[in-house]
Amino acid sequence: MEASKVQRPEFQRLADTRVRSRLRKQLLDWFTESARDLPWRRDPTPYKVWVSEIMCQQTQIATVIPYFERFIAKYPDESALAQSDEAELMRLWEGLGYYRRARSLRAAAQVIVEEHQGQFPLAFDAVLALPGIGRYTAGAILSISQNQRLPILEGNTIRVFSRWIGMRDPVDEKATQDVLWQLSETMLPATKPSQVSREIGPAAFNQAAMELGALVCTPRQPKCLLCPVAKQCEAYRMGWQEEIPIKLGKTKYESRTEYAALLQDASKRWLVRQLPEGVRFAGMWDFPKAGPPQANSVQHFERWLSSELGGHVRLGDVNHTMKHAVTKYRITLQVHLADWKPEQDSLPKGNPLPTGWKYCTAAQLSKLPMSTTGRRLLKRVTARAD
DNA sequence: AATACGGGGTG
DNA sequence: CACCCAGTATT
Repeated sequence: MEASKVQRPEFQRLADTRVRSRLRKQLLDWFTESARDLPWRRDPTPYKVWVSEIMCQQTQIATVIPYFERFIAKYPDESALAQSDEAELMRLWEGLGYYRRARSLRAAAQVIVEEHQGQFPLAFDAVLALPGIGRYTAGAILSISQNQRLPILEGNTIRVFSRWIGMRDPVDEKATQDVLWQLSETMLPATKPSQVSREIGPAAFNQAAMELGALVCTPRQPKCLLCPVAKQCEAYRMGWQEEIPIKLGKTKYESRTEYAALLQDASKRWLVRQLPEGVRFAGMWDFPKAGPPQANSVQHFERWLSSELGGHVRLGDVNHTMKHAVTKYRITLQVHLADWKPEQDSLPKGNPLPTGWKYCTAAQLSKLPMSTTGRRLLKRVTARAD
């Protein structure tokens, strides 16, 4: 029997081709009934699937939907994206987080225009070579848009697949990931494009597996009684569904205090700068801000800002305190009103600011990308001014 | 292998 | 508050 040629014992009963086949059918029947109506599912071109996949990375679907609609309206194809103004693109992306995604997207569009004649490449290696696209995203784009038989593995499917086979090894280890990638591929329906439609091929299977993870096979309190494939699920059989996937690395959160200064010129414009490459929020605009190791205290911050600008900056008392989180950091931002007395010598005439710094009105800032916290701060201070 | 990268949703 | 989310790139 074909099933005796087991790929991997870790697959448990899914090593049997008939069991896999039954699971696939039940999953796909469920998906036909239960699939959400997501905007990128209506016309799954490589471009739209690509944009949706990048936006969805580490981001909940509900958050993405309005961003996706605005994005496609403004940048309908690779060429439009390649020619986009970076600040406008970042402004559109504002609030989604992981801003490098937006910059990589634009860079990749330029590669597509220059090296692929403006047509999204359909070869796995070419897709993988694009900036911002890793193994998951390359497989997702080509399986979903082209029905290519390519496996995927991300947050949902790590959980779904590891439960299916009752995986007790920590899923953050490479060996475990390898098993799950292999399972992901083994589970895919056969690829005979002439016979297999997008409805029951790899396109549907990959989306169905993720959809199951999002709607049924959830991180906590999975809805096993509603699960179309519970009968094939080892975790459910053993009662392990709450503990799988097992993770070793626990996030260590770190509290951190950062400082910001509100500094206006005679025309009440705000002192801001565009963050340089290589730092957090690169390319976005922000008020003067620093934290450890630049500024371990408000006195350090005052000194740091003085040396940045030249002359002497004097900070007032804390004017706002804002809490926000950036990855593992839990940041308390202390905002101070500030005065700046430039060195006389540094101002030959007019008021040339040091490189990188600029005064902007609130209206100008409304067109520039800022971090969510920066935008919230601006809203607060302008609301007060009214 | 470990870390950086955002911000919001959820129990 | 801790964990999670259609991950990737860098160290």
